[in-house]
Amino acid sequence: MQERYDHKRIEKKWQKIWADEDAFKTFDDFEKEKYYVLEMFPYPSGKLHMGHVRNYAIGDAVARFKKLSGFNVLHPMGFDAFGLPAENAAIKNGIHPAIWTESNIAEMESQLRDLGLSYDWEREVVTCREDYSIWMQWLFIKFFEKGLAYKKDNPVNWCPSCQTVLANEQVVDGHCERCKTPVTKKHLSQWYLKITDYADRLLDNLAKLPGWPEKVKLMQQNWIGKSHGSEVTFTIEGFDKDLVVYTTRPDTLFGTTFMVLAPEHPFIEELIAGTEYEEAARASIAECAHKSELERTSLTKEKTGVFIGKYAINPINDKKVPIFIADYVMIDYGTGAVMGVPAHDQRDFDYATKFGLDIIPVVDTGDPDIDINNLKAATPAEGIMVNSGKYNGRNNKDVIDEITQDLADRGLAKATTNYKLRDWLISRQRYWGCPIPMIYCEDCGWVPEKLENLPIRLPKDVVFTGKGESPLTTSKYFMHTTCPCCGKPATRETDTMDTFLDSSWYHLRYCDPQNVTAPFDSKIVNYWMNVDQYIGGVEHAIMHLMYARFFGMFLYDIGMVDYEEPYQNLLTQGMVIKGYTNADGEYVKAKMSKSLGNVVSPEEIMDKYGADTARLFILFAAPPEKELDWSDEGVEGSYRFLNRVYRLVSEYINSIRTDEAAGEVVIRSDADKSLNYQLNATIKKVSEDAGGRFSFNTAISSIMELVNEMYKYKQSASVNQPLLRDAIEKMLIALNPFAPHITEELWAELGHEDRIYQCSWPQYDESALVLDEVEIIIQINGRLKDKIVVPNGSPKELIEERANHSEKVIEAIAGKTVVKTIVIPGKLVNFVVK
RNA sequence: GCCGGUGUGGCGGAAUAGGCAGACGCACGGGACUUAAAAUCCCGCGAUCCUAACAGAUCGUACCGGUUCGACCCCGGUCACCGGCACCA
Repeated sequence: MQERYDHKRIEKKWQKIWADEDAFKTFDDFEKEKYYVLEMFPYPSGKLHMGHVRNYAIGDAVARFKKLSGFNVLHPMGFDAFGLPAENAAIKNGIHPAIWTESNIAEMESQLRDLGLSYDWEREVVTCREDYSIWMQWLFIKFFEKGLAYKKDNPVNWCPSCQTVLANEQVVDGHCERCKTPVTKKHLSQWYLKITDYADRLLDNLAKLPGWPEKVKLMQQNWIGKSHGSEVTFTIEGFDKDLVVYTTRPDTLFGTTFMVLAPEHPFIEELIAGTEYEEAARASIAECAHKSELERTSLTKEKTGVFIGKYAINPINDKKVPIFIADYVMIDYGTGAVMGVPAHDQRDFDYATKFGLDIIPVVDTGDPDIDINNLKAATPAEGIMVNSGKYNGRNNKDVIDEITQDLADRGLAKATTNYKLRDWLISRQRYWGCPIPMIYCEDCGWVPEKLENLPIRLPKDVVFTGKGESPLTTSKYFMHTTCPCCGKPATRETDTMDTFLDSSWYHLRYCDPQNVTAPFDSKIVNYWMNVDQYIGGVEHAIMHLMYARFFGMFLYDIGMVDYEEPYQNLLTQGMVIKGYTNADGEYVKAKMSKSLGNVVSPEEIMDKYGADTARLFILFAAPPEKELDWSDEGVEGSYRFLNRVYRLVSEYINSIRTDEAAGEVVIRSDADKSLNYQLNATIKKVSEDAGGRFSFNTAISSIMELVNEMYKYKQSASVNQPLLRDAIEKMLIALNPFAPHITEELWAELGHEDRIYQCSWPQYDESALVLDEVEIIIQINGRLKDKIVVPNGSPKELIEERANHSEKVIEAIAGKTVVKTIVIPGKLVNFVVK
């Protein structure tokens, strides 16, 4: 055995052995209990960063632990390989996106192998390859067939300088990500998926996900934004159509002093045509339309708008109120019209103040600091009704339903529900994405491509200018085709799909990755799904995790899978941060980023210390869901520990690699007993920490304690060889999920023919954890005063008796009265004295 | 503005069920080994006071208060920082 811990040699050696032995190949063994652990697959940007390493170190610890614990573990990896950076590289450097992407994938695969992660590489899924995109297109057609995919004209983000459409992700603080020009709106016809049909299920099912962080569930809940309210019908003086508003506060109807329409409201044209207000109104609407994204979302939120010369009649009291147009009202939420109640809504208050409109309080909060007849701001939610006719004097909460009902009886209101969630816009005017398999025919409209013609392939003869429409429009061959329905000449959709579609079902393809007749076989998927443990960054809390849930429900509805929720348990890992000195000379901590210069590359760490050290440090330094504060000294510490483990084995290799040492363990001395206790306590703790709450930091610290104990044990009079060997072996298995290479190496050095990955997780011996004597703490008034040792299982009376004899206790209670004595066997005695 | 989270030594963190606060690691200090250094091994390491020393005392988990024999943990309030959403009626 080499004396020095040579991480490079050992890690290379074992990575080769695992590959040669197909160590992590997974079989669809339906008889065995399965465990599916999944890490969010990466975008192939070029190289792994520490965030990736953390993600996969956590996932691999779980996978290896579950495999050792006897589960049939599915632990796959792949690449979310469509996306904008590849196309930008093409525009900038003239490299085809496919070539750029595949070369990045090759690089990252090699880095993943260097980390020694236990993936079944035969199940690799790469979303840009045809064997995946064919089924992506197939699934899109399913959505279309079920009426869940539709095309609609809608405003999109437009960069006037690049002359192109931008995805929301490409709009940074209202500016174009590339040229920094303020982004405006433009109308384009776009494909949508009807995720809003699933709003209630997406919301209600959150309750069925106890294994998800509360935080993520709340974020999704807020994003869906379900609210209960009423639609109330106002009439417009001298106009034959009714104006419907949505409100969550029908109790404030009597406080309505104006009405506001969104600039896009369909009534506006008729209301202003030919009036003296027409010109001003048109100017205001045009201004809104030309407002940049930046101005619209600006922090000042200065209210603008105009009076249009018309009045609405409030159905509750027949009062006439002026109608305005203002862009603080959104056309796509509620009805695009809002009743202005300045006394009880801050935005309405701001508007009324600016335009000199009446402010009528209708709910008196009873707060003596607020003069309701001279409000300085809108008042909060609860109080007694005033200025509200027959409802006066009652609590406002109690009249909400009644007012709606009273109006409903006259056909002027109805209770409704609204959502913030919008349908999912999936069209991207991009080349490097999955083609949308739809064809437009003058006669038949939008029809899906025939299944036998899938996949639609991305053409090679395209020009990447970064301008105008989708690059697919520049292909000579792509656009023109024939209608699958009637055979007439027709044109293909040239937009591609949002890459979030690809990542909404990849976990299913891993289950059956080589299927050539379907996206997956339901029987196989139903065995492996759902994902028992999903691990990734919290930045995907809303979009990816909501879209994947939506896909899950859709596939359930069309009978392809027998579950609704894809991810049973979710772990959102924290960021990797590192301290640096900022421009002001302060030492601060922030997420690793090139611009701050606080990046540590995984390659550099793996070269210097090896994958085992990198993984061990990452798992040890912080609990997985918290931020990880990178520390170069901390990495040294983890490396030192692995060296300590290596030396422990190498020092004893000759004495414990014998038949005698491999024999039965007999506990002889107190030192033996103590080591055996520590060993079993460690196994118990690691089993619970690694298996239950993923608290790898404490699991590793307990292994460190055990190793410290073994070093102390070496100094005891007579070393019990079988015991030491047993302890070393179990320690190696327990450490294996966190540092797989070194533990396999030492296992082999001990003379084993098998591998740790083939072993079973060690069981702990309860009887070894039962101590002969236990320490009891003695408190006076809850403060520690003394400790005594009593036989394990001593009754209360004996413990109290012994505690009474403690010299320190006698001294402390001298001259005082013991009012009460609390005895908790095995733990403590507390004397309450006065 | 709305919603959520966090606050423990010089640092990362531990205390899983209300019962010894600070496990484990880092940094630092001392010692052993060495011609020397590195590596390694051993010891110490919250603050203040006291003692020649051993020992001991008091305070201490952001701040103020409460419940309890006993609170980092539960309850009420305050402050700070971080994250998400945001003109959603």
